[in-house]
Parts: sequence; structure tokens; C-alpha cells
Amino acid sequence: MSAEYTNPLFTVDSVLFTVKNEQLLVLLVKRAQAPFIGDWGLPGGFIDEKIDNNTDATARRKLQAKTGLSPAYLEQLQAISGPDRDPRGFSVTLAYFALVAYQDVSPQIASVESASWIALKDLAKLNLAFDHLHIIEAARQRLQQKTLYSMTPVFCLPTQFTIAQLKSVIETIIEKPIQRKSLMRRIEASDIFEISEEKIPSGGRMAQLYTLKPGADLVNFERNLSL
Amino acid sequence: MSAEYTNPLFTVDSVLFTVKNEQLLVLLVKRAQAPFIGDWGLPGGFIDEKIDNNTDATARRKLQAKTGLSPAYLEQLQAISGPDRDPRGFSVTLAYFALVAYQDVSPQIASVESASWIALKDLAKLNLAFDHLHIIEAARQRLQQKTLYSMTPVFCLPTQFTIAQLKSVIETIIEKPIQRKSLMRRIEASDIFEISEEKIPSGGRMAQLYTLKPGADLVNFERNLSL
DNA sequence: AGAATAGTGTCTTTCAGACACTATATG
DNA sequence: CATATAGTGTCTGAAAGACACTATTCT
Repeated sequence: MSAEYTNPLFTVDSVLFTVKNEQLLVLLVKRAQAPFIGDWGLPGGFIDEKIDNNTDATARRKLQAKTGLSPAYLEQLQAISGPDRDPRGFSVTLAYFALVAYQDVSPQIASVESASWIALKDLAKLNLAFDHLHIIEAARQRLQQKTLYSMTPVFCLPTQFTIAQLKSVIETIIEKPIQRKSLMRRIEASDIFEISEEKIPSGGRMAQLYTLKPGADLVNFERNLSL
Repeated sequence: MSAEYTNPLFTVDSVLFTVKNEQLLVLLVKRAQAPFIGDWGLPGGFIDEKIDNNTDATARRKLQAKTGLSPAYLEQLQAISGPDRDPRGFSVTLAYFALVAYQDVSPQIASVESASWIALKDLAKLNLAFDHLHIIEAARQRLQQKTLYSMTPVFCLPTQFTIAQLKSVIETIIEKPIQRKSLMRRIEASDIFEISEEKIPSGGRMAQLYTLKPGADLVNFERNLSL
């Protein structure tokens, strides 16, 4: 039992989503190093043991480098491993799944030419590094599932947002219309939102702005929205 | 960007649960090597790149070594990482969460004196290696949550089982009684079970045995049982 | 006024909880 | 027979879906 095992290559990659114009977008970077030089891939890399206290910190650090900020939402998705997914040898990737408001990141992205928002429906056209397409698909399913029983999608919006905006983001994610009324009921029941002082124009009656209560944790509803 | 990063120590550990006599049990092994020699810990270890095609295979191989069989249910739980959790240095553990029927494993366990089923309520008395207590707690919460919206607990039972047995396992996991009727409705609605030809005595009327339909996938209900 | 969007009232539908009732086994 | 457990019938309650209705803003 004293055999020396070689450690696998270990990397952390993140699937950062946002929603813009009824489109689900994912952040991709153009790879500057081998393997898969020049292909698009997920932002990520190796742990830096001097800086990162754990893999969450690695994910945040790598995302910050590309977007200028730490994502509003971050959770572990899944580890993927195998002898053939990286030409350099057996590798393990810990995939994260993250959300930000498009507005928060947009200027920064525009200035980093190696990073870009790509609509999920356009992914098929691209050649993605490793099994990153597969990871993105897994992340999308997780996001969709979570959207059915939680308010997770708020993290795709700025701190102040209207019901209509939240409704639109939810509908984009689950690809199905929902009832305004159902959303209002959940907002009320969750008790994690505050009515802001402001209202904003909307084309008709002024729309109430909401914010997340400071320090409020997301709640899980015990019923799903129906798909 | 050409810095050489040191890879962290990478291990795979599993939280194998079963239910016996209205008690939730977890499989622990007495550690034969440093660190934490002599303490109880989760079964697990390093990837063997020659044998394991991925980390799932590592988890299964390590569990097989201790129980003689591959668990009926296995899913990734979570990766835990940090510079201080292992005295040997920065480490990452990929934790799995698994289920088996007590009857399937029991004889094998008894013969391996280094492995033992421990009731969850007795864990506090033990000194567990690493942050394994914390991992077990996370696994228990995941199992509890899954039990509210799926039939996952069947994997704690032999292939043939009665409604009463399943009900009892569920109640043990969520620590709350449920209605026989609710369970029956879910069994019917899920459409993943078959009525066996056999019935078994129960103290009163004979109880119908059920089995999982071959190749049936677990379904998620869109409503939770209430806690 | 008319159009557009915000927000509410309320009926229907679905499914879990409660619990009594029937069915079938044993002694 | 009594008792015990299996299994069903059915009412209630909670929350989502549907959708019409009111409210407010702009042109």
C-alpha cells in the first residue's frame, strides 16, 4: 500500500452565464496556450496554492481576471475526469457554475479581446476546447433546474430590477413563459426581496424596482414551476 | 504565464449510507496509514490511472474493496479543498455519496475488521480523520433533500421490497413520518416500479413485493414531501 | 381617448396530508 | 373472534396555472 500514485492534472473551470436580450450567454476565452491553442474554452486554470484558499477562490480569481469582478453567484457544478480528455494525460477538472449581470461586466469584457459572451444557441458553430461543450450543457441544465425552485436567476440582473425583468430572465432560462402572478407570489413568499423607493418607466405604468434584502439567503420553494 | 504550478494532493472519498433498524448508517474504515493513523475515516484514496477510467471508477473500486460490491447508487457530492485540511499540504478531495442495501454488504463487512457501519447519531463520539465529519453531514443533507423529491432511498433496500420497508427507510432518512398513501401515489406516478409475483408475510395481511423496473431511471417529482 | 405595461382577484388544477374505511393475514 | 398490517376512498389545504380585471403612465 505504499505505492506512489501520480497526481492527475487538476484544473478549475467556470461556466459564467448571463442573460441579455432574451438570450442566455456564456463567457468564453480564446486559448492562448496549448493544448487547443486558438480554440474557445471556459475561463479557468490551475490552483495557485500561494493565493487560493480553496477551489472557489481559484474560480473567482480566474473570473475576475477576465471580467473585472467576482460573480454574484458561484457554486460547484461537477468534477469531470478521464485519461483522454486532456492530451497531456489523465486530468480532473472541477467545473463551477456562475452568474453575473450583463451590465456589470460588459465594459470590461469589451476591453479584453480574448474574452467574449457567446449565445448558447451559437455554441454548436464553435469548436470548443476539451469537453467544455459538455460541461456548459451540464451547467445549463443545472441552472434550468434551479430556476424551477429558486430565485437564482436574480443574479443575472443588476441590484435593482423589475418583476418584468426577472420574469424575462426566468423565461429565457427555462425557455417557457411563466405567469406574472406566479412570480409575484413567489417573490412575496420568499421574503428575500425589498421594494425599492424607485420606480422606472416601462412604456405603460411605472414599474416598481426591487432589490435583494442585504444578507438574504436564497430559499428553495417546495414546488417546481412546470416545464 | 508559464509558471509551473504544483498540483494539489487529490483523493476520492465516499460516504456510503445504508439504513438498518430505523438507523441511518455510514461505512467507515480504520485508517492504516498516516495521516490520522488509527482514526476512523471515509473509504477512499488516490486515483489509479492504470485502472480507473475516471473518479467514479475510483470511488467504486475503493468501495468494492471494503464491501465486496459496487454500490447500487453513486453520485458526486462535492469537492472540498484547502491548504490545511491535510497535514501533507494543499489537498482536494472529491467526495461521493453512495447507497447500498444492508443485507447485500453485511457479511463482507463483518469479515473486514477495518470497516464498520456506524450509526449517524454515534458519530459525535468518534474522532474522524480530516474534515470527514463535515463531509458526512453534507452527504446526509443531500440524501435528505433528494428523498423529498425522488425515490432515491430504494437503493438502501434489496431488489425486492415492500411499501412498508420503503416507507420506513424514507422516514428514517428524513426523520419524520410520512403517509402510506402519499408514498403509494408516488410509486404509481413515477412508473418505475413493478409489482413482483411474490408477497411476503408481515404480521397481518400479506405485503406485495415491488422491484425497480429494469433500466428505469429515477424521476424527480415536482413537489417535495414536507419536512 | 387609446395603447401599453404594472399589478390584483379569483377560479381551476394538481398533489401532498389526514384519516377513516375496507381487505386479508395470523392466532 | 380479535388484532395487526396492507391497501383504498375521499376530503382538505397549499401553491401553481389561467385569465380577466383594475391601475397607471404615455401619446
